[in-house]
Amino acid sequence: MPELPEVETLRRQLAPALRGLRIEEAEVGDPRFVAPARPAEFEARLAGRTILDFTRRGKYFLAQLDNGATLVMHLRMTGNLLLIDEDTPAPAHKRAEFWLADPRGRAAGSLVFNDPRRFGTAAIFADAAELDSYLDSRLGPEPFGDDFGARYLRDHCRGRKTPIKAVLLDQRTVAGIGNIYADEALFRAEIRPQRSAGRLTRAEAERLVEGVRDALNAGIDAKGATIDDFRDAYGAKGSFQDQFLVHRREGLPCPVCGTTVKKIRCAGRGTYFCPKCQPA
DNA sequence: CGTCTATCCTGTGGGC
DNA sequence: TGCCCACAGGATAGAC
Repeated sequence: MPELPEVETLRRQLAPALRGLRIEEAEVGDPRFVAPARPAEFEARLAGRTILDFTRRGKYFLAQLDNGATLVMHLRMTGNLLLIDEDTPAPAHKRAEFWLADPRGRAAGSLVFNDPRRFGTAAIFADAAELDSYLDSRLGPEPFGDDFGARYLRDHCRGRKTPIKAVLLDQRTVAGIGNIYADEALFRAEIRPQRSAGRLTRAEAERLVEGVRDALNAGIDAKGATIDDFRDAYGAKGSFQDQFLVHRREGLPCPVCGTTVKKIRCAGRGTYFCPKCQPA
């Protein structure tokens, strides 16, 4: 599932490739992709626009356009962004395609949004104020930013009985964590996923902030995790799935102590942990 | 407000 | 061998 490291892997490839290119034509094949906008209106707003920059906030991609508008895209479960050239056939589950041209007007391939399960979304925001109000109402701080730390996390969790894993999965706590990196971060922090968020000690909050950052950095270094769908912008798989410490490792030995990794259901998600390293 | 559940969607894999 | 059904989960709407 694409989480911050997978989105960041794509962003690092797409930003230099897309910067300065013009969207000659946008084609929305699946109306759900842009809902509630209408495909024709969406396409018209992008045609002829130049991409100034391609950035990320949480798991959202932000394509900044030359008229002050921003194209926002989210991969959700199985979405993917692929760069292809003119004679490469479009992938099987194409939802939208953006044909690109360089500043001299020469064709420069296309950017394809592929998404078997059709959960992925896109929207256009006319200006920075509109964009910021959308993102800020949904997302907490970036995990590598100064405003995410142990103090913030403890304040955020104070008085809450919800499992700490549910709090990590909530994008308003910290932006970009999903099911894989929540499990990996909690293991690194030696905290059981079901622990009541409000009962975290100061030391645990500090370990968790480090665990989140370490897990995300390891994922970025490995160019993301490919469990089934994720591919980078050129179709290559990530390798972080080969370094999972507990996630998807039910019945296998804990890499630290050898105890058998357990699987439970927590926050409505398949959850993996080491019963010994992550005490109740 | 906080918390939990259902919903969207389809490819995959386990069980019979 | 083939069929059916449960399962996977990011974000959000709605229930309580």
